[in-house]
Parts: sequence; structure tokens; C-alpha cells
Amino acid sequence: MRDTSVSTEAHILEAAFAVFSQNPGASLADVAKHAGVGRATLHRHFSGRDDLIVALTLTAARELDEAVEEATKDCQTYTHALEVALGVILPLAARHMFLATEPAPNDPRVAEVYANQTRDLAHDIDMAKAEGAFDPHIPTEWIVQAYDNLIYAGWAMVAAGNATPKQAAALAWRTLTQGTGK
Amino acid sequence: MRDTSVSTEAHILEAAFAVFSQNPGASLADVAKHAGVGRATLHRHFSGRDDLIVALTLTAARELDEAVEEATKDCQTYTHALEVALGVILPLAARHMFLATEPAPNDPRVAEVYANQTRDLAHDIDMAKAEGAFDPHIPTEWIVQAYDNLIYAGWAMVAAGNATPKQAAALAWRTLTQGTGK
DNA sequence: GCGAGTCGAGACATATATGTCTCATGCGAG
DNA sequence: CTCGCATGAGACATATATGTCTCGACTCGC
Repeated sequence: MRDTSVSTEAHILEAAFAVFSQNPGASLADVAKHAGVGRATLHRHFSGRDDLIVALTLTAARELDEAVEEATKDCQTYTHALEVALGVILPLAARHMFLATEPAPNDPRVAEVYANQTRDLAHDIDMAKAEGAFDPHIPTEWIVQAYDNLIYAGWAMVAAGNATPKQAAALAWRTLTQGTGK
Repeated sequence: MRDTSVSTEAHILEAAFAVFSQNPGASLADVAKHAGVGRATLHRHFSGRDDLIVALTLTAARELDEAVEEATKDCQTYTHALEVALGVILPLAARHMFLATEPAPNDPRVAEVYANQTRDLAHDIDMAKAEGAFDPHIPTEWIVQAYDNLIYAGWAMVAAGNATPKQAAALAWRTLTQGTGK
């Protein structure tokens, strides 16, 4: 048996990230063409659009987890880990952010992934609160929202050519922790 | 001649805001049904989906402009005006935010509206910088992004039932100006 | 009451995305 | 070399949204 299956799936997923990032409404034919595979082949690996989106979501979550894990493994504090994580998440946003606007397939695995991400982030923020990084009177839910949306803002800055990923991450972290005041 | 045309258009636009807010991918048939109008009637007033989206965009922009104008007309400083504006924009976000994810029709009027909004906001922020509200070393483009995305974060808080619009607006403004630190 | 204009319902045609199927091809394992 | 398997190309059927058209009913101004 040839082992091309795995690599074909990977190619399709990679093409899907590229195509959907630029045009979230692209057709599966567009994805197949960009992947250099036949439309039928795409259907052999993913039963339909929803299935593909689910696979993309799980892949994106795994990429994020691995990148954050790798980057923060030597961090001494939760606060520093959150800052470092922001720096590695932001460049990946260009690949992943379209999933936020995509109509989410009603899949339990996707729901679990999102729930886990939010829960883990809330946990780390609570720990950082205990370290004194955040005002304990501010709801953790708000800091989660602000964290996510300032990452999005940073990605928009990079996309508009107004900052490098590093600069955007620094601005986002500074704004989250100290605001934009003097 | 009956004057029902204007009111019919208004009904359709209102229904479109309601329907698309909950499901950005809804069909025009859904909009017509929700408006209590025949599908053909919708096409008599709006040539197609793109035309409808353009009308929604222009309507939303006008609503925002009027609300902000009215709320800030007595403000003494640009800084205070930005804070007040944030408070009136946030509740409207529930109606308007789907337009941000909608594939934007390539219409010059829409482009002009967005350009004006960004330009005006950047101008007000520059003025507020001069008043000392923002660190002049931070790019105005970033503050624009942070302002917009913290509004979105506030709307998400409200949508999740974690805050009232007033509370969310206060959190967004506090975060923008002072961050979430102690 | 009358006519003009608008409306709701629905038939009809069209476009596009989607999903399935077939068949010849190419490539690697044995 | 030969067989097996995944593939590319493309035909085919289907579903859904879209856009146009017609027709009878309604309402308002006159």
C-alpha cells in the first residue's frame, strides 16, 4: 500500500488553509485545484465541506497547542507564558482566523476544542491574576475576550502592513496590560 | 401614488438586520418571510443580495453617525467623545457586526463609508492624543484597531450574558486607556 | 366608484456548489 | 513484470439560491 494518503490529506488541508484564508466562501473545487488534486479525490478524504472544516479546525487547534506548548515550556510565570503565547499565536492567526467567521459545523469535537481553548486560557489568566498581572476585580471572561480580540487586532495591523508580527504582539500585550495611555 | 414604498423598504431592511444578525448566510427568502413580504417584492426594491448588503451597510453607517453625533454633541474633549461614542456604538454592534464578516460587495459607496469611518476615528484619536489621553508613541492605526476590536469584545461579552452593555463599554474603555492590570 | 400602482403568491428558468460514479492512468510493492 | 490501489478527469444527478415573470387582490388618491 502506498503511503500517499496521509500526504494527500495534508496537501488538501494546506491548500484549504491557503484558499479559505483569502476567500472564506471559496468552493471545494477551488481548494482541490489549489491542492493540485481532483475534486473527487478531495471527496475521498473528506465527505463534504463540513467535514473539511472540522478537520481544519482540529488541525488548527493542534498547531496552536503545539506552538504554544513549545514556546512556553521554559516560562517561569503564567504571566510571561501568556505574553509569549500571544507572540506565537498572532502569526498563526493569518492561517486560522477565517475559521472564526466560517459557519461552524455542529460537531462535538469542534465544540470540545473551542471549550478547551477558552477554559485553558481562562485558567492561565486566573493564575496570572494571582501573580498580580491583572486586576482581580476585572472579570476573567473579559480578559479572555480582550486577549483574543487584541490578537485579532494585531493580525489586522500586520495584514494592513502597519506592523511586523513582533511589533503587533508587543502592542497587543502592552494594551492588554497597561492600555494605550501615557 | 401610495407612500408605502419607503416603509416597505424600511421593513425589509429591518428584517434583514434581524435575520442576518442571527444567520449571516440566510437566504433572501428568509429575509422576505421575516419581513412579511413576498420574495418578488424584495427584488422590486433591491436588485439582489449585493444591493441589499450595500443598503444595509449605508443604513448602518448612517445609524452609527447619527447616534454618535447626538451622543457626543455636548462633549468638551475628543477624549470624552471617544468614550461616549464607544458606549453608543457597542449596543448597535449586535445589529451591525455581521456586516464585518459578510463578503463585502465591491461597491464604491461602501468603500467610501468604511474609509470615512476609519479616517474620522483616526482623526479623533489624534486629537485625543494631543489632549494627553494616548501615548503619542503608539501608532494611531493601532489605537484604531484596538478601539474597534475592544468594541467587538464588549459585544461578545454582552452576547454571552457576561455583562450589560454599560459594563462592557466601561471595560472596553478602561482596557483601551489603562489596560487590565492593577 | 374607478384607475393606477403596489403587493403576495407562486410558477419558471438559471447558475452554482455539491455529491456520486465511472474509467483510464500511473506508480509502487511484491 | 504484474497486480493493487490511489489518483485525475470528467460525466451525471441533485439541491439550493437566485432572478424574472405573471396574475389576481388590495389600497389609496381622485
